[in-house]
Amino acid sequence: MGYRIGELSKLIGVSEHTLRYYEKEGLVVPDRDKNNVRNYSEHNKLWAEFILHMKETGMSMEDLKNYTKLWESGEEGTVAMIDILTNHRDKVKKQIEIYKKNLDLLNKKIDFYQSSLEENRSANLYETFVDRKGTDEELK
Amino acid sequence: MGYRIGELSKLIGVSEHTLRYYEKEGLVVPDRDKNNVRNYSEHNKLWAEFILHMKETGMSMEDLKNYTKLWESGEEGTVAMIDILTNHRDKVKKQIEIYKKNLDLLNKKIDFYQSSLEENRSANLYETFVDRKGTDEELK
DNA sequence: CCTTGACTTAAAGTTAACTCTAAGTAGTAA
DNA sequence: TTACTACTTAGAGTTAACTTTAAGTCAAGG
Repeated sequence: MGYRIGELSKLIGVSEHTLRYYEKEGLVVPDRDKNNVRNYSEHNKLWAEFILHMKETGMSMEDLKNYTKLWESGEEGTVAMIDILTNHRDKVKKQIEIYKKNLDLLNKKIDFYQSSLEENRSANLYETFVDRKGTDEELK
Repeated sequence: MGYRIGELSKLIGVSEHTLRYYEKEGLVVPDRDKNNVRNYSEHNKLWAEFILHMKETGMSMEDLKNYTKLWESGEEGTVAMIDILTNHRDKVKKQIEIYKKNLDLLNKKIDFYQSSLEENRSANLYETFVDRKGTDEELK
């Protein structure tokens, strides 16, 4: 039961190097088997996945380390855990607003340049038409 | 007319160092006055602000450099500019989805730990009540 | 027996985007 | 005159989060 480092690495999509690095930093510390081989439990896997989700929204290693320590400390860490989570939630909310605002900006820019392309295309068609008229003779 | 580096720095919230760095990278290149002092035009300011907005959503210096060069090349760069913008827009859209997904996750976690706190508080109140009973005599 | 996958430590390298330092010069405003 | 703001080059330093390298050892499966 449990996963070896290579398995988990493939399952969750991070390198073995990174898993060892996370272990060194205290984020995901698996048990070892009799040969000292890392044995990642289901909990280890879930925890690693949670960490990756938090990283997707830019939570720092620092916060993740603190959070993990608090979790390990048991109930007495709960308030501080909630604190980290709510702080991060606020950041994520703000980020979403910023991203949305700039998505609008991008859409406007894209529209603008696409319209300018179309105007040019019309202009070019017109010019082509004019040119054709001028060189029409050759096409007869 | 125009802004000196210190003014613009304050107006748009980036350091003078950074403005000089952006100039070196070809992103925002102001004219100079007779004493070789940078004179940022209104256009320079708008361009800088646009760059900062794009950076807010993680556009790389690389893309911003290319984009700026294309803009400077005039109409012939328009198609490639649209390409950069639409690529980036897709990235931004994906990021928003990821952020939203993880905002949900954060909310669930926070709810979970808050409930666990409340359960504990109830439990503690009960224990307190029991304790009181035991030590009630002293209060008479 | 050989290959595969795992293990170790310690340290160096990578990347992006700044950020700062040094060491000096120069114009402008009070 | 003093203070302020700006200028220059060139290169070193910073930060986060990996990522890689070296140089080896070890155990199981086919």
